[in-house]
Amino acid sequence: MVRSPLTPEERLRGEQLGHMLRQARGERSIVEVAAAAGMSAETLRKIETGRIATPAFFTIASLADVLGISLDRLAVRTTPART
Amino acid sequence: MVRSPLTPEERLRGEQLGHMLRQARGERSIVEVAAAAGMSAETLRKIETGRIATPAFFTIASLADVLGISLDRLAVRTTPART
DNA sequence: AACAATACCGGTATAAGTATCCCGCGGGTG
DNA sequence: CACCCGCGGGATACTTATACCGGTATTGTT
Repeated sequence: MVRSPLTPEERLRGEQLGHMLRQARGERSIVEVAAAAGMSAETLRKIETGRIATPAFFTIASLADVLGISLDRLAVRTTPART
Repeated sequence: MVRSPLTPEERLRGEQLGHMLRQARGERSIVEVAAAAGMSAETLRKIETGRIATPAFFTIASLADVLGISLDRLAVRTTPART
């Protein structure tokens, strides 16, 4: 197997991440934030709704920067097993 | 075109990110760190050498956690334009 | 010296996934 | 009506993440 499909847990992590980003966006429109982060509104919406489960690091970094939130804060709640 | 190829700048960001991760790894072997982060050694090596320019957020988050470094610190130097 | 083990490197191949655009639907507002 | 926003699905080029291969260098053992 060259790449196993995303597990339901990973999908869930994506949803949680999206939810946090959506909260951080607050009142601002998707269009505005997406433009500020240098991405299309379509993509941002899909990330927020969790349909993109494992977005690229720089994509999230740019978003976090625009939204003024910490990447560490986003990651804390998304750390998977850590057994 | 539905998705433009990665620009040289983006490739460069990937290399810088990889370099920082490699420094953070220090003495530990790739195999050990990769296992701790829940990824294959092949992938970690490619990230460190910059051959994976835009790795997934959770991949980097897990790595940063294992290496004990801040995601924000990684992102600071990698924020692109911010015009 | 010869051999084995460990660690890193670079290329190739491949399934799964991202990031983008396009289209239509519904709701609110001037 | 026209316009803008958000939502969701489909299509698609480009990329990730993985495994396998051989090659190089170092270290330790017999």
